[in-house]
Amino acid sequence: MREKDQPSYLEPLNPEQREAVLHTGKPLLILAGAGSGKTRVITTKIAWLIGEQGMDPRSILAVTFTNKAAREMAERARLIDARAEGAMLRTFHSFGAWFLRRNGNLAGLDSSFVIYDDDDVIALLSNIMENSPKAEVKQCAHHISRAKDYFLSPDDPQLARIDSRKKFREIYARYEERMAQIGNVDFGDLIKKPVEILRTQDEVARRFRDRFKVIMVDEYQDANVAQFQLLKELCGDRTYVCVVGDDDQSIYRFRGAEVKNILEFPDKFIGADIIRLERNYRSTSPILQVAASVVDYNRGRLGKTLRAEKGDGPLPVLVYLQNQDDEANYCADKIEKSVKKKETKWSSWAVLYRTNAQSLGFETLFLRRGIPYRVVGSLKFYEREEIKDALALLSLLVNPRDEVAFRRMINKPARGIGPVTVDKIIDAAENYGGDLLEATLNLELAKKARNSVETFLKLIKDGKNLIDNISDNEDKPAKKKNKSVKKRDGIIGGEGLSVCLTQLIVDSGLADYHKADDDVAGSNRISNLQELVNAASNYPQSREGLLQFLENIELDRSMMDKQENGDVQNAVTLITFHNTKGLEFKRVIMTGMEQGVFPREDKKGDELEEERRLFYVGATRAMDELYLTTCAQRRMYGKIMPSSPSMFFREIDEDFLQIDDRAAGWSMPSRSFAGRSFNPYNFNSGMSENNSYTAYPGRPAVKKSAALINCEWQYGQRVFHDDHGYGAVIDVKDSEDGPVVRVRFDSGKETRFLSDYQGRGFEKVSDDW
DNA sequence: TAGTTTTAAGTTTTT
DNA sequence: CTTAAAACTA
Repeated sequence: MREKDQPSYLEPLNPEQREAVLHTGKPLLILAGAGSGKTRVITTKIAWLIGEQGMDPRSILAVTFTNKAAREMAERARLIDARAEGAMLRTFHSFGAWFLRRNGNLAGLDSSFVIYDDDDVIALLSNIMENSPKAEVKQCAHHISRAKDYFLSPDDPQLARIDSRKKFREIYARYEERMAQIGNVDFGDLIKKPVEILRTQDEVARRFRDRFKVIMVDEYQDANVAQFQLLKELCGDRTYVCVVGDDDQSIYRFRGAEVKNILEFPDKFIGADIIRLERNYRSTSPILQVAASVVDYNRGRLGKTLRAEKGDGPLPVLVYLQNQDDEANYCADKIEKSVKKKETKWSSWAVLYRTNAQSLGFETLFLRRGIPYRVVGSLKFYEREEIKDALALLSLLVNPRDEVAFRRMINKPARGIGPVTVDKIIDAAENYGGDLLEATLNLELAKKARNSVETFLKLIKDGKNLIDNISDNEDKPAKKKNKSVKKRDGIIGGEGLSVCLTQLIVDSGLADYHKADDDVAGSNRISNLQELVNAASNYPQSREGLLQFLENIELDRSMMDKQENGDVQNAVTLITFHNTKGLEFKRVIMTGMEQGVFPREDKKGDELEEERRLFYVGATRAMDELYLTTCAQRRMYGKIMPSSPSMFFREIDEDFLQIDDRAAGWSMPSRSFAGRSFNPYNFNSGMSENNSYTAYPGRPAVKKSAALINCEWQYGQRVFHDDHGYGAVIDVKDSEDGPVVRVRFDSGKETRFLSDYQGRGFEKVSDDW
């Protein structure tokens, strides 16, 4: 079958990969296991379509979920064929933003909209829901965002699936109304609005279907319903669709990802072919074995077997430790030793954790011990007060209707403008097309308030003039004085947009305001602002530059990632499990492998399955060595709590792991272990009774029978019994009569049932959705 | 009103 | 332990 005139870049591909690259004509689903070379397939396919099929690069659209993935894809495709530069490689959201900047006017959206992040949404909602506690506001925000993930509008009957209160429907409707008045969008709108436009504007739909002849989607398992709709709308009869995904790596259910999308792809795209990539080139076989053991416990999966092309290697190591300080020290020791011995470099290592909060301990210790590291994707920078302040000022330059930004900055630093005045302005804005600045300008105010307000208006006007390149006192455009790098109040302005930003920060008084905090609290607010200014200098000082800057900040939170200690190129990676998707490291340490932390204690049913997939994702990042650490106690809210090893260890055959017991500083008086002192399957007997996952003292891992795996009763399933009330399945075991289900009821009582007992006063209760 | 002190509450995961 | 909300004082 091999033809002589095939391009050389096809040669390194295995038969399945090659088949996927050369496939044409019908929709294609590529089921690509971890490390099976899917990025290579996509990038090669792009090059092949351009080079061999004569496809115009501009007619190719490839969508990913993260900017990192999009960038990597673009880079690798370009390496194969430089013409790939012209293809559109974007995240779903950045594609949506691009679409809306051009076509949003058809949905009443001005092209200079700003994207609201979750905090902005909450701020807006708390104005709508005036007297509600913050927690309720947050929940509504969450539900609204979820609704948009599922493409549900306020009037959709299906909305009840998310939040059945009529109150929610009203709030959602009012939120949409306010958002339309303001003229901004939230994350969900970036997907939902384009679909609405494509559905109602035939001419636009035709244009897009005509332009994109090939559409590829990476990480398809993480697409939500709205994103699926978008894909559908973009596809015409002749569009070639190719999606790549792995149901075992679906880890974004909580934000609306539908594994169903991948399971049902062949139904939704009729005649689709499926190609499986099951050869793993990344990890050694013991690593894959451990990863697969856990995810095998899931029921709702297509099922696949990864083969390790790399072959054998050292067993993953399970490390039992005393507490999180020991954990950090263990990591530091392990990493440092390997680098000192010249086995590897810092950058071969990654430390994984479940929650961002866990990074702190590693950061402080690594800093002290001089281990270079970088933290990936912690959002903290943008959550900082001073950063949000500066960004709010910038937003107002572009959109004078931005209520959230206006409320935030009109009286900051304090200018004597209270909530009463602010509300008055906002009410009055209705008469000025929502323009808050115009309203402020024209509204009658007390003398004191008027003075304060004028300073603010002047500030914004000066900023706008810089952006629009208008000189204040002359009629001709101001000439650029880019080289003037002057320092004002500790902020050094540079080129481009940073000139404007510096002026805003200084003239608004923000610089002084935050400087004061630095002085008393020893914070780094000025230097954070400086960093923002530095980032801004890469953008032109124009409306477009400013919009681009704001958009990138909202959509690409990794933009401001900085190395915390040492050199970026060669540093240990500190990262959440979620953020590791698509990455690989020679050596990986999965930390905090404790019940309640990972999996989180409230996980059950489908959500527990998602935790297993997250475990799978984390473990399959490792190429050569994998370590898993678990602590006997962990500090939470400043209190020391006992903890027990993750239930995942019970799902792994004992022989698949090597136990490292040297690291534990064994001086814990209150604990005693039966048998081997470091048996990982010995669970902390001191666990509190209120944790329903913990009643497994000393039970070894057992291989599950087929009957058990297929049993409709699974760990964590909520049940109801006529006599005993509500409860949860806490164990399923084999017996001669079939699987036996053990249930612990909320009353504390435990009972066992044969699994076919259902229908006799014993029934499943669905998880609240 | 602004700025302080006291008290309560809370930690997923992300575009 | 850290942060946000509530309560309090000048």
